[in-house]
Order: sequence, then structure tokens, then C-alpha cells
Amino acid sequence: MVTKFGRFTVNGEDMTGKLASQKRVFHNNDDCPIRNVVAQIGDRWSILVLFSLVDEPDRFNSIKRRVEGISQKMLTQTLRDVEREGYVSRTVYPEVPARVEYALTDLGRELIKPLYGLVSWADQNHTTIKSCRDAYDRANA
Amino acid sequence: MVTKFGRFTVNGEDMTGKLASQKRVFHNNDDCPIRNVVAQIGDRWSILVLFSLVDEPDRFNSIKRRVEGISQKMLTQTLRDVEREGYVSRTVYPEVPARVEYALTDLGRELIKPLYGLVSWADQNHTTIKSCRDAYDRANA
DNA sequence: TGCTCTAGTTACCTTATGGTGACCAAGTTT
DNA sequence: AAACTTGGTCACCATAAGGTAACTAGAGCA
Repeated sequence: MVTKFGRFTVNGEDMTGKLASQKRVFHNNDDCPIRNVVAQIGDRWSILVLFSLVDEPDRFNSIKRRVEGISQKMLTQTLRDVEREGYVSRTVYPEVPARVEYALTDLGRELIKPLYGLVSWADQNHTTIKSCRDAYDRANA
Repeated sequence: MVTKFGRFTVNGEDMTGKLASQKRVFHNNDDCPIRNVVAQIGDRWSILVLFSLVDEPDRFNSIKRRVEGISQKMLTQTLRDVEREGYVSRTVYPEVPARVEYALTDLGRELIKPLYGLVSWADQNHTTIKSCRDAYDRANA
């Protein structure tokens, strides 16, 4: 059996059809790819920072100006995190004053593709979701 | 100009090409679809719970057994959240003892599609990411 | 000398998130 | 009557996440 989403692997295992049997257990430890990847980009700033580098590299203060509301501390922290994950590279140019350029790596560009699918969906559906929230809140007031 | 990801809309605005001009600002307020949607499912349990309902509806304690490590409190909270977003429906059957069935809504099933893209990517690339982390940690020890 | 730039770091504080364990109600079984 | 079932709620606590503001380095410029 193949679901409407096609082949379906999670935790490195082909789980196509296993959900249907109600036997599938979803692990939530360090080896779980879902948490391992999604937890890192599910924070307040990572996705915005990654998308700010989609078309070309950019430097620290320029990113800071473009990602509205991010503090210096959080931009540093977010950039370190996405650099550690391998999504972004950091290049220091020994100019005066120092110039530090951040760019998506190949891996980062690969990640942008599924991420873009999610972001587009969010963009197309967020008014629907808002009215769902309102309806829920009215029903549970 | 169209990016390699095709048309690109964020915040309801066609931003294709705007990134390239370095003019694009990423808002992070209540009207930002990215945060509005991603922040809700970027928590510790939502994605796992949503995927546990992909193939058929399931009831509270069965989900609890299948989503490893989730506490009763967090399952309740997560289910209320995804219900409020409109991704999941909650049906009480007046049996004895009470049976409560959770199922993906049409909207929830729509969300699963881009989410599945992300989860698959995570599954295929998490070993790469792990070695990126190790390399980063070695370089910055 | 003092002020400017970029790209940070650090200390401190507040809020958000999530975990534990006790408790609850309605009804059925022993 | 006591215990067990499902599907929760509630109070309490610990930690994580994130914001603010001050401070730093290295070099150029007035």
C-alpha cells in the first residue's frame, strides 16, 4: 500500500502503510530526523534568516536590517546555529572595517526547496487558519 | 526575474525578485504567515501528532502510545492547538467509556503535503547534517 | 585624542515551554 | 463498595528561549 503522499520514510525506515496498521510508533529522541531537523529551524528566526539569503549572500548588518525585529544577539545566535547545521557559510573578508558575508551552502539551498513549499502553503492558507482560530475561540469562549 | 523556486509570495505579496534587490524586509508580526503558521507546528510535538493521523483517525490513548514520550498534558495541549488551527477535528462518541476520535481535516491533509516534503528531506539529510555539526564542533572546540 | 564603523560578546532579566504527579467524572466490572 | 477504564484538568517546578542594554576589538578618520 502506498499512501496518497507516495513512499513514506521516517527514521530511515520505509513506513509506507505502517501508519494504517496503527503500529507505527513515532520516536522523539536524538535519532529522530523530524525533531533533529525541524527543531532547529522551528525557532523564532531561522526560517526568516535562511530566506533572507535565498537570492544572494548578505552581510551581518544588512540581514539585521532586513529581518525585522531581530536583535543583534539573536541574529548572531541564529547564524551560528544555521552555520553549525551546514545550511549557511560564513566568510570573513579582511577589509577595514571587517566584512562578514553569509551565504547559503548547497545543503541550505536544498533545504529551501521543501521549506519554500511550506512557506507558500502558509502564505496561501493563513487567512483560512485565522478564521479557524476565531471560530474555535468563539465556540470555546 | 523568477528565482529557481518559481514565483515567490510572502506576506501575501509577490516577492519574486525582491530578495535579489536586497530591499525585501521580512516582517515578524502577527500578520506574517511564516511565523503565523510555522510557529504553531514548530513546537516539540505538533508534527509528530499530525503525522500520527495521516492514514486514519485515532483516539487519545492510542496516539499517546504511538507518539513516544509525549505526556498526557502535552498531548492534550497539542491536540487543542492543532484543533484550533483547523488541522484536526475532535469527535466524542458517547460510549462507555467515552471514546474521543481525532482526525485530520481537509486543511490538515493539505498541510501534510508540504510538511511531508520537509520531513522527507529531513529524513534523507539528517546524517549529512549530523556530520556538519560534528565538523563545526571540532573546528570551534 | 576622541569618534566612527562592523561584527560581535556578555550579564541580566522575563517569559515561554514542557515535564511530573495528583486529582477528577462517568460508568462498568469484580 | 472498591477498583478500573478513558480522557482529561490542575498546581507546581525546572529549564529553554529570547529581549535589553552595555561593553568589546581593531582600525580609520577629524
